[in-house]
Amino acid sequence: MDAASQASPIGLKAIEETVSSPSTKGNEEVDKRILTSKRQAQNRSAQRNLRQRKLQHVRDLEDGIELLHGKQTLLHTNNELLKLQLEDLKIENQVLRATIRPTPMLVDAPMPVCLSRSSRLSLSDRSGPRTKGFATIMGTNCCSSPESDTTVSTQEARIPIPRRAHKKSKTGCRTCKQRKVKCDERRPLCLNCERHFTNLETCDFDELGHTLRAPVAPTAPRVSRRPPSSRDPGSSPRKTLMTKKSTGQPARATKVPDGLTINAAWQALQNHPQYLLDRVDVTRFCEGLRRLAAFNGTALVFERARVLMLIEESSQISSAE
DNA sequence: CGCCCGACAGGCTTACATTT
DNA sequence: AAATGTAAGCCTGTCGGGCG
Repeated sequence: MDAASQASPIGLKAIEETVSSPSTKGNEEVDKRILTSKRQAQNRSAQRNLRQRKLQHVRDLEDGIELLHGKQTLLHTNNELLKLQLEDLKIENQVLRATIRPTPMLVDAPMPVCLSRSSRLSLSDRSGPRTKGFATIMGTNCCSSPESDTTVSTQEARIPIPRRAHKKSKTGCRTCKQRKVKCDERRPLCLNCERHFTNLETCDFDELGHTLRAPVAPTAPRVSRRPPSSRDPGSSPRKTLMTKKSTGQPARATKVPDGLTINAAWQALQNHPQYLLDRVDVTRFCEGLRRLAAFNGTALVFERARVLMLIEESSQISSAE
């Protein structure tokens, strides 16, 4: 077919030259052939384009799905972070309530649930920078660049898609077999026949099954000894690609050895000797902590060793400055 | 006239049963 | 397990017809 289409331009040229001579019966035929050939070429390219567009459309939709998956994951993670931040603020609030020195003005007055930053700073001279720094750990900064995180590798080079793997039907109707189209085996009327023959009520199913070969001695049903090969549907390149794309797992769980929760990490900081000597730059620590954060599927976790190392680093930088 | 679409035919690949 | 045979059905060019 390709050969024909490739050869057609040359053929056309030759034909056009002959057409310029006085019209005869033969020339009419040539004329007709030219039209047919042009029509064929037109149709061929139109159909090719159409199918290409169709394919592209499907790919675009698939890419869209993938992108949405990514965004969903990000939103989920952000939500978890906000929950943790809320928890942290609750704890902090409790700590402040517990440690606040009762003043005549506040003894009976109920503590507001949310203290403003300035009021909190005024409550405790130590909690100032620490509170501020910690509060920004899970602040909006950590989620500020969703695009960079969700960028899906849509720019991957498009490789030619191999022929789609398929499961063979065993009892398809005769019409489908004849038309060489996939039969959905629906009874009494398959989908293809329903579409094509509006007044048909039942398909012609071959009850003998798909094989016309002489049956072997009736024994127990054969179990295929064929091992799963690379040609099996489940392992076809396209299928693999699809399953890879749509794992359905919204957030990738990260395994963190000896993982600390956010509260534990905070505790670790508070118990650290450097911190007790007030040598830790809490803001730097918080920024570092953000980078260490890993999502284990349910909550954020931080590797203990790294957290400790981070405290050391933060204190070194702090003391150096 | 060009484009699009559905249907079709037939080549070709693949899945699967059977044999060696 | 490998080789072989065969049915299923994917893929693509072609055709007829509708539409702007």
